[in-house]
Amino acid sequence: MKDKATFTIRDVARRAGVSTTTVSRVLSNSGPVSAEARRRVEQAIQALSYRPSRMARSFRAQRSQFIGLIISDVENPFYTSLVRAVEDVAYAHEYSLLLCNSDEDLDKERTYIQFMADERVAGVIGSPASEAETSFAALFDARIPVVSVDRRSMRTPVDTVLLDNVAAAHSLTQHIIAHGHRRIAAILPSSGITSGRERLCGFLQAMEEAGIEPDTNLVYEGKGSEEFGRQTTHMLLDRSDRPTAIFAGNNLITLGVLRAIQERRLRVPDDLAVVGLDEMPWMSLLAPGITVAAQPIHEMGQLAMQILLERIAGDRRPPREVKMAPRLIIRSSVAGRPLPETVSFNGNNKRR
Amino acid sequence: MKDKATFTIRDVARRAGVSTTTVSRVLSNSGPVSAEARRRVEQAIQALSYRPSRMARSFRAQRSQFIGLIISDVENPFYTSLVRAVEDVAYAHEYSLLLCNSDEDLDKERTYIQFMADERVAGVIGSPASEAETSFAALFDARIPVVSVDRRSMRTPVDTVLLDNVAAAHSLTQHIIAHGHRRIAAILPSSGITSGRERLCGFLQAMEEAGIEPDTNLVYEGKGSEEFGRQTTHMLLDRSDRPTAIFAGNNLITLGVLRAIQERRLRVPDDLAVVGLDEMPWMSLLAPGITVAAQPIHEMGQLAMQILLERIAGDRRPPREVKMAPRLIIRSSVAGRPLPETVSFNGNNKRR
DNA sequence: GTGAAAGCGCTAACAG
DNA sequence: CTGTTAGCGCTTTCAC
Repeated sequence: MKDKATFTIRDVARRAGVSTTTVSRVLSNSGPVSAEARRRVEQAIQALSYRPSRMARSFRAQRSQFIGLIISDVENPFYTSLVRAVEDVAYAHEYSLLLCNSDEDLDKERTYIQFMADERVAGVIGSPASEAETSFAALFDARIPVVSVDRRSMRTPVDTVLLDNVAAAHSLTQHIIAHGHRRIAAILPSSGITSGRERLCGFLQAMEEAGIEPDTNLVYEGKGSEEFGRQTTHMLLDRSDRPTAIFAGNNLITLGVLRAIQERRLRVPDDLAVVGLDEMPWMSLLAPGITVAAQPIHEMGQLAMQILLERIAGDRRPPREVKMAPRLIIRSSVAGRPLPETVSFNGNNKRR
Repeated sequence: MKDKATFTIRDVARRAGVSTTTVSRVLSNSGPVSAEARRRVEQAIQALSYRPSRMARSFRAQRSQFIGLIISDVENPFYTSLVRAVEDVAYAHEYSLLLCNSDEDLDKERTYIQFMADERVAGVIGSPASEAETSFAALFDARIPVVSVDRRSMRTPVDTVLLDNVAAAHSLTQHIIAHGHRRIAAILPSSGITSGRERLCGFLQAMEEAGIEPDTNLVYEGKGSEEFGRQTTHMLLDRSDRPTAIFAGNNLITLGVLRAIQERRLRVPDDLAVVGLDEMPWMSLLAPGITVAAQPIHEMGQLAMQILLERIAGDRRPPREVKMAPRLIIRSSVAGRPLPETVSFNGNNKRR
């Protein structure tokens, strides 16, 4: 039993004195095999510690057992959790994960999408870098099912799992307004992606409902990175008419906002109120705690993977979209301002 | 140009009026091809938007273009960063990443190792769940190179990239001692893994150098999880002779320690000094800041992947081990203690 | 400079 | 119940 690098199904067949067909049958437990033959095959497998080549199997089946996961960055805790959730479901169904970071770069993303097609993966879960420009056509052509998470893809209709962004932004904004703030800034991810666009929408909607004319100088859209959040906050705080509250439109932006506040030695909520969209695991350690809308990330990842599994299994129904409800976690980053009921002069109106 | 699902090399050959051999030659840019033939092949490729099947290629080569990454959990920020670093280097060299979470479970880990072998991946980067028990033999037999990161694997000698754990724990402990603490607790990952064992060693060494007899009731080893850190801290703080300082042996444990401290409304460093091994991206936001020893995670991941690439390229030198230097980040979680030289009457003893 | 043919390891008709 | 055979898409001798 020297260690010949690897044994093949033929080695097993030879040793068991049967054909490869028979071996294949016992391996996949399909087709008829006599007890005797099975025994001998199993024994041969044992003896050689034979393991079928997954590569050959995939090749033969013209479909691999991989799920492609294309996200912007694993280091973003949101995606980290998403990856984990997807992975758990995937491995439970004998699929493994091919991980790609697009870094929000359309070229990179295109490359990876093409790569998944070239690889004939079983399915792809992706978070499109752009609502309008990302195209899953290459996968579509190769009949590889796709599920979009966190963001929509307009060019190719696919199953989509995302947060109810409007509701999340809306309730967060309402929360700020309820504490008497009127000069409220919003720092948001680009509206080229679903989350950015919808969160802006929810923000604006809440402002309007409260009869507050949003100051366009207080609304910023950008890369959705920590650095963007940080710089924008600094810019905002440099103004003579600074906002009294900031709505941070995603987890990284929130991080940047907090960083800037720290750099300026400002206190939350006394000097500035802050709310963020998306919770991060360590946030409860912060003092004061930051009020956020949390996303059910694990559920989203699991669901996305389950839908993908159904598609792989042949589900042909039209694509559906699932919107998950956010969960508001109220902490003390806005409480500072005492009054629920403020009088407001100037033409318009009461807070809600 | 209807969308036949996928074209093969034969379709291209037929359309270009050449043999598959020629097509293959222009694809891989090997062997002699006349300018004319090349032109026609390229044109056919274009026309059909043909893309070679990576599956077939891998199968033919009997080696895939995948790098297996077996870590305990992507959601642990340390591994998240490691994944990212490995991925960047991998993709730059046309490899993609197969991600597996072992959850520190030996069975799961064994399964994944076998899986990587079955998949004939090009190489594996892993962080062994156990120094003594994890075996890469299956990969060894399949001649698949392995690089171990963060932890050693004793059963199979492989290239290893890890932190100088002893130095890190030692300097952290020294830092605490320098501030006058003598009742110092250590909460560490299991000594079944390299990091746990070596960090304990560094801790003990520093204590000994300072002439402090470590109280064995203050040294705990366990799962290395946040929950372990949290519960152990509570237990420690329940004692009548509580420690005045805690050394948290990894990032999750640090998180747990801080959580427990928060739950008890204790103040750092006044009520308790804390140091942690391993930095996390958000730690600088904490007030007070926690003094930690940071690991050069990205460098570790990149290096591991580079070493792996050399092995894949055929490097046959004996396995080497690279130990990376930690970087001490001194913040204010220990500073509270004013004096390097405290008097201690031992019958009882004042708190800090 | 070019192509025919064999074969990577496996599975699935199909025939016995 | 079992084996023979063909072939998945690609690369690579080896002739020409």
